[in-house]
Amino acid sequence: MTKPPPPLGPCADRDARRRLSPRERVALAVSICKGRGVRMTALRRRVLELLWASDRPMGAYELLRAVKPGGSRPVGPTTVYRALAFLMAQGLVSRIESLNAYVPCAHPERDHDCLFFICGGCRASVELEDPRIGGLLAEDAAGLGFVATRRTVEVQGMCARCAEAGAA
Amino acid sequence: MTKPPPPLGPCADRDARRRLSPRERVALAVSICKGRGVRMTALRRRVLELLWASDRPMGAYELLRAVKPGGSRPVGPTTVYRALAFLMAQGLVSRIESLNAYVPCAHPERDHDCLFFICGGCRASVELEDPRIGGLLAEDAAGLGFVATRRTVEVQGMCARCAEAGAA
DNA sequence: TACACGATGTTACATTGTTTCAGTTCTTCA
DNA sequence: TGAAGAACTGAAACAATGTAACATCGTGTA
Repeated sequence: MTKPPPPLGPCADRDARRRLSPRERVALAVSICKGRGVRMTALRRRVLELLWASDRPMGAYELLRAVKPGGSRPVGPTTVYRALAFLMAQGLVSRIESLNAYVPCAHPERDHDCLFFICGGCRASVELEDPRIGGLLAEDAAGLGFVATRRTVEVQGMCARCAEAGAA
Repeated sequence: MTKPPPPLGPCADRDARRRLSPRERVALAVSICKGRGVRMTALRRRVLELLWASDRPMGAYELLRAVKPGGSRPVGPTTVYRALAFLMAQGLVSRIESLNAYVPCAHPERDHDCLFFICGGCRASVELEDPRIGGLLAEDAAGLGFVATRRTVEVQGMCARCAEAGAA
């Protein structure tokens, strides 16, 4: 109950972010795109880099502000939304609906079934895979004759670290 | 596969909306509030009535436009958002994050664990209870040391009726 | 090179949600 | 009953998020 969480920023994804560096993540994404014959352009890559560099979900306008400096001309919202749409279509980024924000996906190579635990304290989110939940949802959908295309599973609350800090 | 769905507007909640009329739903909500010692004011009641009268989730600004005619003075966004916040706190209304919209809750008397199936065709949503999913999420949360306060489970796709119409 | 197509830039706008402060109504309790 | 205090509502300005429409650029291919 009181074991200290790992030293990687609050609520960091223990599975994913530990094993590969952000740089490696992006490189993996690039090769995935190459393999699929789709274009990982500079802008799209920049957005993905920013997301991997962040320790929490980022809003589209936050990305907007972050994209331009360093680089170049001003960038409009449309541009960022288009990049995000591409990255989401490739499974490289997920949208967190309850935050209107975006996170890089830890396992873009698999067709994913992600759920997110979102900490109201530090604003970070943890991505998890639990195929059992997808199974139950598929079962419920079948019972309704519903044809599912996308799932949104988000749990709001407090991560271990923040809960502990709050209790102290 | 070709059995005609019930005549209550597309994707209507077969469980809930069938058994009680919107009027009865609101009456139930009123009595619940009375029992809890909280105030179901005219405005809050009006918002809830509008939600029950609709066959699909309604946005806050849609409610805003719908609230005033018939009645009285113009109403600002804050007013509607406050009413929605109250109704959500009482479990009488749920927010659908992926639509930025609101639906009346079919079983406000129980502490609920709802999931929503949202049809991209007719824009309706079906509410379902599946305690198994809450159980799995609780299990996953415990594994992370995460203290959950709220869950968002939404499945996007097509309802039986729309899928059939699309296939035809 | 020239064409086609996908990606980006630009502007304007639409939708959704919040902050702040003032005014009103309702409840409670002396 | 009537005043104090709490809860609720009104109003205006603003902030954040998302889209539409159209022009331009750039890359790959015939």
